[in-house]
Amino acid sequence: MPRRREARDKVTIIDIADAAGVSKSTVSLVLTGRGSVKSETRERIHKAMDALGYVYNRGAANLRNSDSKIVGLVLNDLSNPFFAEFAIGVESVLQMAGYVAFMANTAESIVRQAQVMRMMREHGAGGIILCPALDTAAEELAWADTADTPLLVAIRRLPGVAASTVIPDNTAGSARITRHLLNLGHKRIAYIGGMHSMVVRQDRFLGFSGAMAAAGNAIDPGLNIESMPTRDGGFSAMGAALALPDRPTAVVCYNDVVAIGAMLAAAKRGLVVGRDIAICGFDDTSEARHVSPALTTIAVDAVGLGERAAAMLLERITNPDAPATTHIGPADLVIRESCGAYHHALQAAG
Amino acid sequence: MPRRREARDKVTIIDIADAAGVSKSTVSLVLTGRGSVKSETRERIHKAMDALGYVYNRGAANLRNSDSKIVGLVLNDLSNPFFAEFAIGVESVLQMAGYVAFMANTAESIVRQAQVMRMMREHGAGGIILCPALDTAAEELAWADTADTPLLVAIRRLPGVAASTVIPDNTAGSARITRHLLNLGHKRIAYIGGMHSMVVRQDRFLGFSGAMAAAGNAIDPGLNIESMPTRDGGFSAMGAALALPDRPTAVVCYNDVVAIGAMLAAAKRGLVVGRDIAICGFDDTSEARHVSPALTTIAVDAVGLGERAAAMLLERITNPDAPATTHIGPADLVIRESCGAYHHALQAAG
DNA sequence: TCCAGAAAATGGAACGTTCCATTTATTTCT
DNA sequence: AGAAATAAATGGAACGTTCCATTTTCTGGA
Repeated sequence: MPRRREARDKVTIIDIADAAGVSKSTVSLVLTGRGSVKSETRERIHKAMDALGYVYNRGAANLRNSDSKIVGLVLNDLSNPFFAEFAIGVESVLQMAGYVAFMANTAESIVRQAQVMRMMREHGAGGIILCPALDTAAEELAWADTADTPLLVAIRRLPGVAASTVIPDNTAGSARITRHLLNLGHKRIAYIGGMHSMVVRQDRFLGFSGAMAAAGNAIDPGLNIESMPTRDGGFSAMGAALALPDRPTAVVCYNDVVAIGAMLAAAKRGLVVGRDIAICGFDDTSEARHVSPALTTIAVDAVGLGERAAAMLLERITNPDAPATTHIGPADLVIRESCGAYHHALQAAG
Repeated sequence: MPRRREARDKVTIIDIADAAGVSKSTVSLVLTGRGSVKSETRERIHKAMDALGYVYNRGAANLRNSDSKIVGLVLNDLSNPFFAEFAIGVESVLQMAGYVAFMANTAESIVRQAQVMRMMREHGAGGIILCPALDTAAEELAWADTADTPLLVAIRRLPGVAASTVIPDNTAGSARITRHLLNLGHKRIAYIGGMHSMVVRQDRFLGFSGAMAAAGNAIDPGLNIESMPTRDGGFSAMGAALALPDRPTAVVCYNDVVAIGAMLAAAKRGLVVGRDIAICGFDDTSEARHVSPALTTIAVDAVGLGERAAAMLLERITNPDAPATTHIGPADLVIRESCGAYHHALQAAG
């Protein structure tokens, strides 16, 4: 098997210079487009480059001028479509700006998170976008204070960290969907899913309780049920809610995946979701649309948040002395079938 | 606002050396763990490192020894959960091996793909895993022949490219699910979704037609319907199939997302999927489980494929003269509700 | 106590770029 | 044609590390 593998050692700027009969400085000039070189020479150099299969060595270049055009993106859970969409948003604006993203998945492990962020900094990332793993401590991110690698925290805010932040309006969104249920006539409403140590849950619960209070509705502490923010978590939390002597007529869930688990639990007990009980989610992942009945939820525009995060980080990279800022994105109600708004409308009309 | 930002310029190995009262060579020794240094000195050096907030400069190091511990991962469609899962698999084995992934999403754009791969090579990626965008030409990947950056092509094979390959067994999987329909008594079976220019569709269609032929079943060319491999594509292709004078009783879809579109189209015409018509998919994405009725499909273990791809690439990086190899992963039938196997069983029993 | 050998530490060249200070070539003006 | 001005090209130091060849320091045995 005659495997062609001629140019074993990598070809450098100097090889190009020799081939084109100029000095390495001239080659550098055309590479960076900085000086002025005769177009004829430039052409000769380009020809030499692809004749020899030259590939630019950014590592070497960065050694001198250190603007690496790379940005780290650290995600806590890539298997959640929400974060995949967020990543797409980030990626698209980075790519547009000539940056490339170093992307990593921590799977909610803070040790992996630490490893990965170190690696990124070692590789010269110009900035890092972090969707923090559960239980990330502010101290772990202390380097962001001092270092010249700007940090942007996204989706889960991190109190006590000197970093720009991009999150959806969890509180307003949650209040909005709660009011929706209230308007449909519900009074006994449960809040399920998520652990109380999670800031995101705190924010969302705040919206829930605020809306309840504003409507003069008491919250039964027994209807505030924690669980892992997963489908299984939603399933068991809903089971607990339904086992109550005085069961709720509606439940607002921490997020879509919890809501889907909750729907399964309700269906298992013979309840028709959207008629016998109202269930709603948060995030508007694509699953929310496909599940049956389709899930009423809060849309937070994951892609848009990603784009915004990237833009804000880029801004801080080019202008390192700008202060850290916070962006809070919209959270809009999308009404589908799982809360029975349609049923309700029919009934009101008839 | 008193923003602390003392050590503006980055601290180097030499600063550490000074602080610890040794030479830079000694610091390098402890960094790489290569030579033998007194544990007392090592400790002193470590202390100096985190006192000064040192971060290792891999770019500089690679300049000398060029094993960069970075691998590129180029995905054609991150919004498809299948690829997100694949990425998770890749990432996990890379991370285990001390590598970090440079991940990028091409969104099926071959120009973005070219850009991104160039960037990765410029940044010194030791190898690249590519899930090629639609219409990727073999010539674009010519560098893989010559260069010292091994390439691994995944999910969509690329005829004529000198690269290792990891794909699921599309043909066998497709044959398997077709036989399932045949066993349920279907004879008029359509194949819908995907464009005929896609190798993956060719492979899957081959399995379909093989199984049909083996059962002595003719394929009506009118029942081979192309579409974009998206939900909308599936929707319209199914619409076309159902508009036929002699409509099929079962349809095998290019993949899950096409199948979900097809289910929507069938439901819209008042057909109950799984009773009036059988529909099946390919991939076993998480949506397949959640959709209603749950989708019968072919599971290809995206995470496993990713792990395998990463392992194979790593193998080629450490052993560059090993020949390119191909791995074909399993494709297993998972029976749910959308093909009416349950109905069928009841009927047979009763 | 001295020496051999091992252990520990060091200096300096190299890696592939950039960029400053120069030199060399080309144009323009009188 | 010659000088002045501009354009084009160059040499070499620097960036932060590694690693080879050395030198220095330590250890234990006679």
